[in-house]
Amino acid sequence: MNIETLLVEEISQTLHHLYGEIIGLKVSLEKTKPTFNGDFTLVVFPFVRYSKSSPEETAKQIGEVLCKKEEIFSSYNVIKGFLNLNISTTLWLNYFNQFEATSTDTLKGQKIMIEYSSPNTNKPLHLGHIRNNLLGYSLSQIMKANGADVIMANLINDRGIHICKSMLAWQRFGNGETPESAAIKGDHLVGKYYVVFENKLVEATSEAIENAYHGNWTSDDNTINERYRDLLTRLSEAEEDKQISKIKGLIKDLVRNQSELMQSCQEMLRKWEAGDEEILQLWSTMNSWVYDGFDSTYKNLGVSFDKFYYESNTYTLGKDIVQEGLASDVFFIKEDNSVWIDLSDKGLDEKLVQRGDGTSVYITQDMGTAELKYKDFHIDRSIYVVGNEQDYHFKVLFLIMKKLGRPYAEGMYHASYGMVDLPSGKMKSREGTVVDADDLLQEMYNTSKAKTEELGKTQGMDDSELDILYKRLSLAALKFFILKVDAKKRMLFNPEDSIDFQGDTGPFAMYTYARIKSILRQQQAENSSYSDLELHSTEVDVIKTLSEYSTVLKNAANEYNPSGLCQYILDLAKSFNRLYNELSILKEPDLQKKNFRLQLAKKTSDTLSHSMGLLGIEMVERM
RNA sequence: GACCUCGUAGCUCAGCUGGAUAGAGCAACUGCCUUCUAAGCAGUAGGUCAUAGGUUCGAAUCCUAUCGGGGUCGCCA
Repeated sequence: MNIETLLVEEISQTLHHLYGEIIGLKVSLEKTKPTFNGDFTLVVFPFVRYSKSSPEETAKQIGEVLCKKEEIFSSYNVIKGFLNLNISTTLWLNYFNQFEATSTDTLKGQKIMIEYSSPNTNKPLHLGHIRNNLLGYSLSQIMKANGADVIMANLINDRGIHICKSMLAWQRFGNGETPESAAIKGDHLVGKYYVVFENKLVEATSEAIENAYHGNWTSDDNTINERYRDLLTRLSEAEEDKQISKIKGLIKDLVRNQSELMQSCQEMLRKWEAGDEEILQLWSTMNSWVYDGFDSTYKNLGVSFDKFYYESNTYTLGKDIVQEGLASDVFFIKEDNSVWIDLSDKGLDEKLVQRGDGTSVYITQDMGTAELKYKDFHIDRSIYVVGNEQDYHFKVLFLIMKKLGRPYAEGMYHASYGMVDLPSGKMKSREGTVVDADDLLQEMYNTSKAKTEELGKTQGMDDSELDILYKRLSLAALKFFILKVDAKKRMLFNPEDSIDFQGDTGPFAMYTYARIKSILRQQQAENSSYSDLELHSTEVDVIKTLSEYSTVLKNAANEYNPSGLCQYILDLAKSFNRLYNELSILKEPDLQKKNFRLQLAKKTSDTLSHSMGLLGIEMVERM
């Protein structure tokens, strides 16, 4: 049993004994603040009305009774309404004896799908994807460590206008270039042609756009002209800068969409949908280049998937659900034949679920895919690791599935995370401020190599060992840096200052681990149990921290957030480092104490590697 | 315009199911390597927890308003 649960039970009994039945009162116990003496603190204010005496008096009464249980409590002190309790050495040793860094069974029997990564196939992965991948992978490991049966899924967006852009640019300007001939990664090559397309489009339309802002533009299509004139009127009436730039943006899109390049692109998409052999061939070739590139990035990043879904297979799904929703009056049709759902009873708007021409929108596909996932695996929970810009989308999706009476709707969850910002603001591909995933990984590798060489502690390690060290060290730094921040919050990444290797970092935790391993190489810990041993305060601290592990593990799963785990790892590493500095392990003359410390070190290192593993970080024995 | 979200030390972040004197790391400054790995440890300095009200014995934490950043809102995924 968890130590806090045990204590809460003891305290509840005592309260009952002292004051009779106290209904509905939760005993909340917290860790004593470091400035006070004690292990745990009970706030007694809530009990004053039952004790009918002052807070100090009440605390004293409770403390007096509790400390009669010598095998649990050793002493207490009272400051104002706070009862600080000291735990007996015997109890700490009990916990020490049975402690093991192991999984919990909180989610046993649950089948959970975690969808993450979900890239488009027209560009290489960037820093934003890295946060997504690290969160998704880590959440999967955390759910597994709580006993769940986890399916890691990746829904690849392999179709649509963005891929056609790369394809068209490659067709026209590529001269048959391949990843081999150009000697670059496939995803980067395809990304290169996406950029070529965008540049050519700017070249071809910038003049026309400028003219269009001033009213000097026409199209062959009369309905387009009508929309254009309408926008011009709105532009002349607009006053706020925000409004003006928004309308200008719409005009820009209008002109661009009418350009030869975009028209050809649309044509290509139509041909793709019609199953044109040549287009399909090109499409699958270029996608395969991208997949090769992604594979390598995923591998370097240390993430993996059990199941791939491809949008080219799923984009038509959901239409039957739309029909079903119409039949059951969950959806309704407007004059133009478009299908909608009214969510105003839930405080939201009406939402389009199918266009007037019968084609799908994003949410149509997502409805279909949700159904597919359930049919494929009969999952209890379906988790989507997707950025918080889609909070609204998922709110709507889940509501729709509930309204449609899907039994699995309750198990759907959007693990929403914040964007990664640069000091200059948001990453923008047009402005070239995107931090490429492969570049970043390479830079981290170089940095970890440089830092290691600076320290010069790697005598006797051969090149392949060093390579593993640099890789793991760089990944530890990067992963910890990203996962340490509360997933829901946006975070800042400054490419100018490299990620730290000192202080609250992944390498710090690794270092603590390597130090322990160095000791254990010299002498192994023998398994034995302890019932009576004089403990140093740093030793108690380490045991105390170890005993919190299972709670931390559960919370990380409940909150869909690995950051608590990171904080815990730092706590544990710090408390062990304090011990390491205060006490000698190998040179301790008392053999019982010495072995106890060796075991404590062993359990600490096991916990460090178990918890870091859940972040997707692999340890090294030496560094 | 509406809705969501964030605002804590110079910087990056914890703390947020209400509890004591608000914590780390980085950067700055002091100490500690002939003793188990100094990627470490100990210490100094740095705060009107955006602002103003409210609820409470008690508010960084809950509520309301204001200011500021970010995001979303009928056909991009």
